[in-house]
Amino acid sequence: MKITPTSLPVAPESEPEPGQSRYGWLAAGMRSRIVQGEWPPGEPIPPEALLAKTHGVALGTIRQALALLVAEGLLERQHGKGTYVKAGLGGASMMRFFRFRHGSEDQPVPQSRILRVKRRLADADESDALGLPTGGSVLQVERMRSLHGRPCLLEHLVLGLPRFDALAESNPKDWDDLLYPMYQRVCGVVILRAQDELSFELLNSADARRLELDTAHPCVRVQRKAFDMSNQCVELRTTLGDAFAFQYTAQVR
Amino acid sequence: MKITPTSLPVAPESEPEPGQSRYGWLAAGMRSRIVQGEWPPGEPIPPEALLAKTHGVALGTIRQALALLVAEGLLERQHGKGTYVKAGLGGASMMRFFRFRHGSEDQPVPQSRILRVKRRLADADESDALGLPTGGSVLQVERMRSLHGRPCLLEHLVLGLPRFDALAESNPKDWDDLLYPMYQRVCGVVILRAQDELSFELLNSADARRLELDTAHPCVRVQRKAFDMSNQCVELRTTLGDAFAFQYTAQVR
DNA sequence: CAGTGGTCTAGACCACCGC
DNA sequence: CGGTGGTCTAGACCACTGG
Repeated sequence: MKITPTSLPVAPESEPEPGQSRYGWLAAGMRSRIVQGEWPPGEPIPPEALLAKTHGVALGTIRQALALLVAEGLLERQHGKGTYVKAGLGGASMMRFFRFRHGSEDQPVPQSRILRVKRRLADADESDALGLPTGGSVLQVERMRSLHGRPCLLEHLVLGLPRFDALAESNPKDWDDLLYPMYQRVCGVVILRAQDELSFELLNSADARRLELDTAHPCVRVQRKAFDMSNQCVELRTTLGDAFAFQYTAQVR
Repeated sequence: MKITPTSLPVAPESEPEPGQSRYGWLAAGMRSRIVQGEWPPGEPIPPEALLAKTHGVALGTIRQALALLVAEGLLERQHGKGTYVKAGLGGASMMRFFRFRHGSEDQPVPQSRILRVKRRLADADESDALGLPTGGSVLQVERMRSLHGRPCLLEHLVLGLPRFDALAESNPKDWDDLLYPMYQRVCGVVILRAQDELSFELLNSADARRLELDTAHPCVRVQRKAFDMSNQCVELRTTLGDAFAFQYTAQVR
């Protein structure tokens, strides 16, 4: 007696879990293909019609799945052209919020110099934010970002360590100026969303010296949590910079 | 002699402009019914099936229109129950646009005192931003916002004038602490989105005096453009506040 | 022009809610 | 149970893009 008498070319393991909508299942599959790099960032994915046929599903269903991924920020659709994998939150697009009034130039990517890299145990707040087990460890990074040879931003990073091992074992001299694309290339971590908290304070003497500013100079502190595709926070970042060279834009809904 | 011999309850002027999708048109109509109060906040709107029938359109089309309004935050759908007009559209939910955090955790609504209201011609930038004809006029408002009797925010507003005539003719003494709900009630203007630009500077003596701070005290400047349902900018707002009492949270995508 | 996504239809069946 | 929104189908035609 045949248990599965179907002779149709059904893809293996293509059983939507009960309680899971079909388009949700399809979206999950495509999400995974994006994460695994099978559909690389910036490249178009197969057209709707093909996807519908290969998955044995109606057009509308595929479109619902695609709509999900568009809402998540993974895909971008262009009428008449195709559906493209988003190039992620590139470091450059994150930096668009900072503007430094040196000369009248338009925000080139600041150069980066790694000051310190250290492996250490995570404290309670970090374990909580990064979803690490108690006793988990992190990679702590300090770096200075400069424009035209002048220091402008002092950054302090904390990265969860099972995930960023590949980075921890590499040479900081080889790191890129833009970290987020490097996270993706080296560790397969795609940053899709971030939450910034801005506040204002006066520089202490140590930070002031490194930024070549006076002690008690006004500065901006941006505390960022960066999230990956599964909405897990994977990076804690604190950035200090001259308040008078600062500008920030935000959408409110 | 009857001019409209039709016996069907067809809505007048129901011609989707060319270049406008049908569901976009339907959404506009329903949006207007919400704004006009025909579908009051917190109440359910007619079921999809009925809407589809009365508009002589397929179910899927109505659903697309509803999805638009849900995305705009005007509607809320509940499986098995109905589709509801979001409550608090005219309430404290507008506080989500108020992004400052002052020291303590909670966020009471600051009291508002109108300092000055003036009708004047718009300059070039304002005409451009607010979509006014050349030579158009605006309503300029200055107000102080206070928490627990202490001045904390100095605001400077510019409102396009054909649109806000009703406000211009009312008594500023009667204005609410929260302006956006009042815009809706008095002028039928619903603010759905805003864009903030933050920068830091030092207070001039006049502003410092009004904020009860020292001249050259560090302060934050938030320049906001607020947009209505048709994505037209209808308010320009500049807010000044003590930098040390400042905190701001933003999502980055 | 061919290929893509965008709109729209007219149904069907399922899942949830409250009575 | 009846009524609601949620999912899905199998088409059709339109609008945009590029060669």
